[in-house]
Amino acid sequence: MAREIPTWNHNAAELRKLQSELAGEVSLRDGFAKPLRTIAGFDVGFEDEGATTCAAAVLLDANIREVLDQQVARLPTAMPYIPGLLSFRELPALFAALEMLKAKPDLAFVDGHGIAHPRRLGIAAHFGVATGLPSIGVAKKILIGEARMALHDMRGAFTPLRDKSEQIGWLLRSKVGCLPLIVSPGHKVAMASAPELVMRYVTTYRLPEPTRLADRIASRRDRSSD
DNA sequence: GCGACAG
DNA sequence: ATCTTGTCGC
Repeated sequence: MAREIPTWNHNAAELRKLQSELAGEVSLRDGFAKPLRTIAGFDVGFEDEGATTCAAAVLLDANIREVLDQQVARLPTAMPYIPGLLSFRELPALFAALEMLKAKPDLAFVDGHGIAHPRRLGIAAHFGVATGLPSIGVAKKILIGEARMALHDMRGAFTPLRDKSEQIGWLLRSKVGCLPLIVSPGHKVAMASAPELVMRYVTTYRLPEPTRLADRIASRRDRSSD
């Protein structure tokens, strides 16, 4: 299933080249079950001063948002964080968590960018191409690109994130008074579908439930209410 | 050359 | 990402 991820060989140039090749396999057309039955959120955290990579996967009923399963995978960290090469550092653990789930989701929300990336292959896009699963990137900060139009401070408002003249994602105001989320298609999801799909899972927090829950357990912040 | 830079 | 107290605003 999950295609092989190169190990850190200290050759960033090779990894960038691989990203460009894989970016050619990304589909920007909706290719998920409609209506959605299940959805899952993925995020990564670190322990032991960074020596251990902790990936969390939370599977939810796409309609009632009830948690159906949640898993955590811990692997020794094998690569440093390098802007633009995040997927090579976090994908191995994410794949392990995905395999642990009792069922594969119809759609995956991954913490990080989809195609809003220098070579159009952020971690969410890489995750989608490698697993074949439809995916969307939900990031908290811009890696590349800029918003040219103002974003209304209204829940659900969104405006294009562009690089040059190409649209690579959206700035989405998931919550009033909060910085916007950076949403971009990962794989098998159309640019125009991304904002609504993410808002469908936003409740009273800035992050949509799938990602918010995965973030909580991946970062050990689930002790108090779990 | 200089600044920017997901998590 | 992670380390952390107080503080601002609804």
